[in-house]
Amino acid sequence: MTQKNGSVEKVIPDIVIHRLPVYLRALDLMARQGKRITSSQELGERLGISSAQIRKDLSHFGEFGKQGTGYDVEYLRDQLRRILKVERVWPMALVGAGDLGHALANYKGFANRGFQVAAVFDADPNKIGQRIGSLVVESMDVLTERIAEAGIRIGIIAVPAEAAQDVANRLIEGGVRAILNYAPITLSVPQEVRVEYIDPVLALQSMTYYLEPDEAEVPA
Amino acid sequence: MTQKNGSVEKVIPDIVIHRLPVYLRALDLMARQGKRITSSQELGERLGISSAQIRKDLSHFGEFGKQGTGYDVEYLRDQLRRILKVERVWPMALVGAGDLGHALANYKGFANRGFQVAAVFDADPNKIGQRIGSLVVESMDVLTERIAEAGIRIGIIAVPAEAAQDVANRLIEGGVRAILNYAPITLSVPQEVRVEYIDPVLALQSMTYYLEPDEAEVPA
DNA sequence: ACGCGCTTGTGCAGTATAGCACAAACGATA
DNA sequence: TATCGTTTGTGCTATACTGCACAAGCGCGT
Repeated sequence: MTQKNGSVEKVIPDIVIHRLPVYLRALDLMARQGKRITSSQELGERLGISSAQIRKDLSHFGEFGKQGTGYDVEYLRDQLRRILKVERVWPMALVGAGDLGHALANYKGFANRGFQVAAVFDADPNKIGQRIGSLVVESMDVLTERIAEAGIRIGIIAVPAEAAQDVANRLIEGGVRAILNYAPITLSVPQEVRVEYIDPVLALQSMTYYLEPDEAEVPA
Repeated sequence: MTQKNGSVEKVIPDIVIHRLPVYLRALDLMARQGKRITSSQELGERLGISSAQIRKDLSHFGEFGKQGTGYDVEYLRDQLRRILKVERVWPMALVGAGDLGHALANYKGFANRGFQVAAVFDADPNKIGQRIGSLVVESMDVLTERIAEAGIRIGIIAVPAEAAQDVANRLIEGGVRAILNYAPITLSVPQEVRVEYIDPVLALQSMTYYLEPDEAEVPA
């Protein structure tokens, strides 16, 4: 009733979507290694995921394998690229030209996986005009307008926590619909905007829970 | 029957453990803002998590709130620090002195959240001996021995994918039991070793799935 | 001292996720 | 062509996770 069209397109669980890039990364590697065929079992062993899980995840999108044989590595890779919409290259706006911003702007791993830093912004007048690779750092004041005219849909936030929400607001105003947030703070955004968080401290703290505290450490 | 001792200590779901640092981060912020009391509802609204979820997560570890009032911000923060074992400062070994390694070594956000980069290693002879802040880059050849003698339990991998598995093996041999891996590859480790992965491309690719590809992009 | 408004902690029910296990199908071999 | 070993895609079952809803408890105001 509340469906927009009659076809019953089942919504795919977000957790499945998050595993697809992991599969894609493994297939990329296999393809580079010259491997032509693989199986859900082999993939699963490499990734620490059950073979059934992998088959079921893929089955949401079609039938990509062949019984008795397995999957053609390049074909499945291309299908995943298509599903994830990374056969193209997405331009991204990077905000923050500190150490992290520099590392991201210079990162070689984006290009062949569907992404490209297309513009860099910073609030610090001393950093504006500075070159990072082939890019020039621009003022935060022109951020919204610049990304709107460039049609940029993805933003990366690499600024201190205090500035992050404001940056997010400006990105969204300029048309960004996906944000990768490195600032250690939960952002408030409209529901049509996706946010992924990267905070190394969160990752570390969830591991220390499991560590034996049997060594003497420097007290805080 | 298969329990080691008679007491029934229920295992806490890993997904719960992963939310605790998020709560801690929010409480840290509230404390800095001078807020003394909060509630599961307020916390939930800030974080986009249901209040029941937060209460149930916390209830695994004890009763920290007061009916009718809520939670004392500093008290709950301290309890979470204790649970996550971050009232101390954990020394970490950083491997890889490239752009990312530099950004991590200089990162100011570790210190007051329980972590500290205590040593930096790299394979490149040109980088060995180079200073990063107060640290000197050391050779990979001494990695295992150095971290063993320093009692370091946490390693950060910031090297190219090809080198990551070898680095992981050496870290583990030296006694590391928790690895934060920035290299875009799934590591193979013994089950007593924890690994958390940070790959911005994975995060980005799981968002592009949801983006409308209605703009013209540069073809790959 | 009592009642009211609020918030916690939790039993239970609902929903989501994972994994088993097998029919179907493919390629290789004879 | 028939048989065998293998691997997919999936119905079904089991497990895990989430959220509702409420009794119990706390503090404040009268």
